Amino acid sequence: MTVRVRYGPSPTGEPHVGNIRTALFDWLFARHHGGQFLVRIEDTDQRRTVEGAEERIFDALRWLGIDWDEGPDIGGPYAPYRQSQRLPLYDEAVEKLLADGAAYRCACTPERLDALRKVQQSHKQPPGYDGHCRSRPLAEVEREIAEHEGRFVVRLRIPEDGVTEVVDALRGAVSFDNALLDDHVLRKADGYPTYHLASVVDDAAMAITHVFRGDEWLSSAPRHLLLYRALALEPPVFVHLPVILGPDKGKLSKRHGAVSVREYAAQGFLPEAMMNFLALLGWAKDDRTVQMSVDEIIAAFDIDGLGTTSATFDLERLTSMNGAYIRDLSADAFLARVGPWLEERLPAAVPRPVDAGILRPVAPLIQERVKLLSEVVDYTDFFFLEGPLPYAGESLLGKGFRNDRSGALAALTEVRSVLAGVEPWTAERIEAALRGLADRLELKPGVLFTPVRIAVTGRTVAPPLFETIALLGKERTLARLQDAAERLEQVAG
RNA sequence: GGCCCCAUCGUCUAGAGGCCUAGGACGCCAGCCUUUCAAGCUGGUAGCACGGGUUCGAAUCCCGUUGGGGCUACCA
Repeated sequence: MTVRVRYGPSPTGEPHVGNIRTALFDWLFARHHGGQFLVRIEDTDQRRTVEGAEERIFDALRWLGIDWDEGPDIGGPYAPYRQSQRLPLYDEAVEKLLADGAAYRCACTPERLDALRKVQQSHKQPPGYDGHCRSRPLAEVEREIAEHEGRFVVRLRIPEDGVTEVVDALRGAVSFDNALLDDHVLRKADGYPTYHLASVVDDAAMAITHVFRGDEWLSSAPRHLLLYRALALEPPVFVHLPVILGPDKGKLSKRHGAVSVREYAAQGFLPEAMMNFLALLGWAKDDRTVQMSVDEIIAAFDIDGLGTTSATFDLERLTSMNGAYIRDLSADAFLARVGPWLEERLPAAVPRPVDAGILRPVAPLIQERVKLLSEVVDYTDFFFLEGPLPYAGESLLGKGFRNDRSGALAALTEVRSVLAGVEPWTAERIEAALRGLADRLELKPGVLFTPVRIAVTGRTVAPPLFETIALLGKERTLARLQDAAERLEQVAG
């Protein structure tokens, strides 16, 4: 039997990392088993459906490198792949259930239900539908439905006693007492199915073999199982995944930083790093493997590697992995990835299009320093800028020259004249010249190099100095040293 | 409140009765390297929630306690 797995997002907003992680597991499982992975849009709540959310879900999947074999955008043998377009199928199931007496129409109004809930709460009774319409005479229910302009819901008739046993692939058999389950709604008054009905009908219709979903569904799994039975359908294998928690052990939310995949992309995370990180949130290949290519993950991924405990989203670990992925990029790939960031974030004064290629000589030096692609801009903007750099003159008086303006000025002037004589203009020659100068001035190299770095890059943190100066060229370097000296003159000494 | 799930270093995890004086990774600390920042290398810190059983032997099995999470909607 071919493995068929589905990802069923609700188009209600920006795709959440927890949600996308489920999609990733779906996809990895399907790919590992050579099966099919499909996307099915679960838009059964008209009020919550958000315009454009569907496309954002696709974007998030594509960004991560997840592809699908069937879906609303590409069709497939089980089309349509949007639940709002499959209403007749749910109606058909409802008619069958009604005819069999496995379900019943309910005329109770939301107001009555609210009141019921309040009473139950005040009496410390377990909340839930009281079965008001379950046993009333049909004629009476129908008359009431007519009074409500034909509005009614359909509820599943849950057995009054007995136990329903759900088998979860991760936890084994879990038993639920039927008496504690209420007759939940299958079809709402607006004619749309609830998740319970739609997912059961569609998973069966689409020949889904394995259902991966969040832990929060485990409690309703017995309802689904009962529905499968009532419909005489074969249930899939259920895999309830532990949720992803925020750093405070609560639900992952905006308070903890980014929760949508798009935001991570916008911060300079690499999709392959994100995928690796997400895969490791609740799954492990063995006791030591951390960094894996997509193919390696697919080859190793299976249910037996999944855990049962909820994992905390650790941004530091993600960031560290991202740095490792960036360092592993080839020089060309790094340059190609960095291009768009320079284009977008470099000051407007830099002419476009930006040529990331001019970074080529120093790219490896930068590559091993950044953990996010976005950081590249801070490490390289001075290569692209012409004219005075944006920094404060006071910063030239670092720890070495604190309260010693004339010392710093003298040093910079010396540096300038020494560098003026360097020929050829190579990192090696520049280094020799500057080290020789530090010696002559009886300054520790770090003391001399710090103001030079700021003068030349405008920053206290920068790529290695000599290579930087070499790439900058003699003319620009000398001009910047000159500019730094002038700024020092103006600093109150 | 009721029902259900979960419980190994701060974090992600390995561990399916003896291989565990519990392994790896991130983080953190120290050292080396060093022009800043990284990277790299070396070493270190830190954990089986608690209490009972079962067993010759338990992180691993059972029960309880505690803690965390979920569900309890005409949302998914």
